[in-house]
Amino acid sequence: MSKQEKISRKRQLELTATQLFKEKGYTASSMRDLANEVGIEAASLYSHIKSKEEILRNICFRMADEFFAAINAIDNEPMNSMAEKLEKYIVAHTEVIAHDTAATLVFINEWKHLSEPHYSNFVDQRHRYEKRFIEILKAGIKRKEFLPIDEKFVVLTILSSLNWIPHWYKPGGKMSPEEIGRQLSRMLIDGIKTGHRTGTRQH
Amino acid sequence: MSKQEKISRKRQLELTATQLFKEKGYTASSMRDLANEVGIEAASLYSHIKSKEEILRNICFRMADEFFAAINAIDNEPMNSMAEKLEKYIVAHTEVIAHDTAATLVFINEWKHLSEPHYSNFVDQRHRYEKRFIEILKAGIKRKEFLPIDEKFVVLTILSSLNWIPHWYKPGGKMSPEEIGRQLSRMLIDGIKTGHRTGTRQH
DNA sequence: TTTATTTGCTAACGCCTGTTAGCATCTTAT
DNA sequence: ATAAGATGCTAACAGGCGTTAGCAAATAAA
Repeated sequence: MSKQEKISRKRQLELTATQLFKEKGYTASSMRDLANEVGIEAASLYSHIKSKEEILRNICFRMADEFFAAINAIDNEPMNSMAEKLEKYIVAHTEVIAHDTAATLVFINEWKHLSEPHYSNFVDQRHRYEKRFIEILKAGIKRKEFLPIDEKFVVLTILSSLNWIPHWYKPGGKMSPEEIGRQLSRMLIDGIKTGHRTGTRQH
Repeated sequence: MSKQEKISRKRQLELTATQLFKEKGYTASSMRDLANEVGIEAASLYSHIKSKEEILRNICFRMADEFFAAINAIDNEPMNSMAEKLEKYIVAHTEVIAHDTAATLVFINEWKHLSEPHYSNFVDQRHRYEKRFIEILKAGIKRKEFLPIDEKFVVLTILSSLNWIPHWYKPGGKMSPEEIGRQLSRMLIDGIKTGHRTGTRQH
């Protein structure tokens, strides 16, 4: 086979493994499971990949790259308010998730099985990603756009809501990923209550 | 040893296993790991427990019971608004989480390794639990207390935020579990924005 | 003091794990 | 036509898995 087809074969392994890892978890998924799923022998997998962990590593870091790329693109756009920027971040994150919910779930649930130095690397990246959100919150609070609630608390709440999306999102549903992101950011930023505010609250 | 002491020995196993399952995941935690942690041989564990899965089962269903007990207690109290009831639910849920974050994480992450019929049983219970929240949302929307946003969407967002708490909560921090719950429900219900609402919404 | 129970041990079981070695076949490029 | 590479096979490895059998010592109840 040509080089291009080999890549697609390797990609097929990664896709199948993603599904497997998502359903049973990384540790409970065996190489024989994976081999079975693609119709070859377990030993034959090693013509295409170096190790089981290599697959996990590729999934995790490819997703990390996608999340970063999505919010990096936003930083170049002009922005009127921090609320607008936060919404764009949320929508971008949602779109990455919706684009591959299975890989996202593996990314979220299985990274702890990475070995060093990849483990620390991953933790670092996630920390930097969270910081990007925190900076927006801080700026918004400084501009009196947001209430002075602990930024880390808010960001973790936002990200946890986002990271639950792959559990229920189905492509082709009523809401597009963008609409989901918008709805979600409106809910988290504006709340779900009807009626007027009773003035500026402190937490 | 007396019967009372036996129970505490079994309890020690469960506590140690909880910590182990939380850190490495259920599948990646071996009985030899657990035995090592409590200072006995792996085979000796079976003088106290029937199987590895029994431990997981106990953790998962004990937590499920606690979550249900917490919101059941609330339904007997008089309630002025759905927002108030929702807040009490959220605070109650947060308090159960804070009481044992490790067990909560196992409850959230490892239930999929339960075998039938326990697996289906668990899924059913969780579904019933979510419904309790959905009913509050529905009632609140009917009373025009909440905006007419898809209830399932809102509930999943709330619960995902709650279920992320064990990842960062440390006992003895600045906020008590109750304060965390209050803060969280205020944020989710009222939003994080300063200032007054615009427009047509009434109450 | 006898009896029953609890708690632990060693040894072992059958099975599953990720991975390697060595070889065959089939496809593509020269 | 030939060489190179891709793809797959069988066989096997060393080690880990959950669990059981059978026995010994300690402890508690009678």
